[in-house]
Amino acid sequence: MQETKPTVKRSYTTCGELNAGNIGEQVTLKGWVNRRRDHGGLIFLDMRDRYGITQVVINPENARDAHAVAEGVRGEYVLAVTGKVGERPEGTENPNMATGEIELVVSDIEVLNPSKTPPFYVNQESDVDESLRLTYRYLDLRQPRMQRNLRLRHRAIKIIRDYLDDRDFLEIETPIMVKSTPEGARDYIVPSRVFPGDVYALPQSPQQLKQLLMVSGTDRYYQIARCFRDEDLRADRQPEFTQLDLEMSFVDREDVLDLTEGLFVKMFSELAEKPLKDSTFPRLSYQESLLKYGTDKPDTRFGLEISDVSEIVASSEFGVFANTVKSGGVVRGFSVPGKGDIPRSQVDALTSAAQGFGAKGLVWIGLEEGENGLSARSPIAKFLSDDEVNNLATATGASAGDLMLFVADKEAPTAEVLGRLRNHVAHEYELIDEGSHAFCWILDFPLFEWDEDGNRWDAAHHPFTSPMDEDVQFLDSDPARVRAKSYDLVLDGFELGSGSIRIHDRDIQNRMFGLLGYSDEQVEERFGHLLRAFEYGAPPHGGIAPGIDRTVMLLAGEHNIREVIAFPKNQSGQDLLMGAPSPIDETQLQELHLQLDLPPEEDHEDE
RNA sequence: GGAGGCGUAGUGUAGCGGCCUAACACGCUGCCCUGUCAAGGCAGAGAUCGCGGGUUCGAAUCCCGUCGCUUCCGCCA
Repeated sequence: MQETKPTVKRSYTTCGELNAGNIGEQVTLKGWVNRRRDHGGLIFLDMRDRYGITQVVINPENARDAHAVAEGVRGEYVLAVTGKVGERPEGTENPNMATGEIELVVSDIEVLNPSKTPPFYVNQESDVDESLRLTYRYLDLRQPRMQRNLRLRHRAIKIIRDYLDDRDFLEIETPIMVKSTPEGARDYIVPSRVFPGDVYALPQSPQQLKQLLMVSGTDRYYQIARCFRDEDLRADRQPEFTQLDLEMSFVDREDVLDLTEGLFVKMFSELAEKPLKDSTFPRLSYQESLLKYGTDKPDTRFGLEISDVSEIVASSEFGVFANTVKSGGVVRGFSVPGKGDIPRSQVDALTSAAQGFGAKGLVWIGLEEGENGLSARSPIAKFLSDDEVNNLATATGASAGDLMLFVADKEAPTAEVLGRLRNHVAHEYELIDEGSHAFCWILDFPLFEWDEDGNRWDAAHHPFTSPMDEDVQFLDSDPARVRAKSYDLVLDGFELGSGSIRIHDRDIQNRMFGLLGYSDEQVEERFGHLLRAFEYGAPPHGGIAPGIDRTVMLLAGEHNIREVIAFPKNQSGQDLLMGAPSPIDETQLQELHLQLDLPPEEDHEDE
């Protein structure tokens, strides 16, 4: 891969561009010493930069001064080496190197900067403790894999910009210091010096601002937007992260889905190493996804689809099944091909995994050829009739030699347990098709979800999400039944982003707030600015906000978004390179009218 | 806030009650070496085994606590 663009002119040569066509040219390479091989006479240096590695050879017989310099050179020294591009002697070509046909025969070396011995290898892949990598992130980023990730991220964002520019979108920046709206995630707070006691908040997303841009007539907006949420971290979650935030006017759901799908197909066809499983993204309703995959972010690269077998076992002699169904619960399960004869130890491991996911128990049934169709090898075999065994097999798509796994409980925990068990089994038995990427859309989310703790309805997406037209009639009578015009984009089991068509009707918006239990004062305080804007001619609008970090992570084949963020934070939210967060001066506190009220220091010596 | 995993020279690992006066590889330092590309050869330096306590005649090893990192749950409109 030639990364250097032909139009780029430099006064020196990069370490990735020389080949047999340059033999005889006088050039200067600038870069880092990747490796040094000192033969006493000849010294070989591998020079590395972002573009590649080029071998440099120093011969004491025709470059005495350069040789003396090269003797003192070590790894990661920054050099300017000048010489003539030479054909490598017969038999010493290196077919593993892009520049392996040639070498630079050095006449002069200038040490631009020496380097201490790095705390970990820059010149080879190794599994170094991540906090060390983060502390010396600049060295970590020097490695080819990380350079590749940074470049991939750049390319992905470039494709986004070109694609949206072609479609009349304007890239518009929104403020980083905004108003705190205490709901959803915890805000990061910036105290005001000028207004004692008042604060700005960092945006959790530019949600309200992009809607205001729609009211402004901007029509099509996007932004590579930094978002901030003060919540605990995960492998795919950082306290600050980047979204492709976009919003369009005069659109319905189909328009947003089409536009987004086109963008991701383009991005993945140009950048991904693996093909898309489906170039048209399959669509699942939320209900369907929960039933078949036990989650609203299914990994559709593998089967193991879940089936509801409640009816089959409703009158089973196996009490747990029958009683669960009788009391309004469900029995669901899936089959694992070819695993009908796994040893008891593995079955036990699956059971304890399921229990770890919250299951009360796990019923397993190994299927064998029997006299009347299939027969069951299972602790509960004696409770199951031949008919029941065969019907369960049919329902889960299982046949002889397969393993069936069932969970019985109330619907929500059953779905969750099976969803997580499905992922677990797929990993355990390597059933995931790692050779492709699988996108899908999840549609028809409920508009509300019941908040057990607060004993009230909560917006499933956010309070500006429009209900489905045909469900508006249930807003007051049966909120649980109201579906939203919202959608999630899912890739390989990761939620890449969600979006919705927004409410532009003031009456429906007011009813939403009423249902969510906001008082007029709260509505005015939190959303007054937005609602006032909606009174001046708000166009129907909607959008979506896919996460850039997760997208690039999956493009890069990484398992952690920190690998595609130049300067990420560790799991405690610390920046180990700069040392943030850090204490602040008394002077700064005074200027901000702040006093500290710190928790008591744990002092072991006092005890 | 909770649960699991990990913590041994600069890095990655081994050792998992006494053969440990802690091993190996790479890296590092010095010397030798003119065709290597994970160069090679020789010599050497480098570790209070995360920290604290306990059990034991004896602890890197077992137990408890604690700290750090990480994965997951809670949390993430």
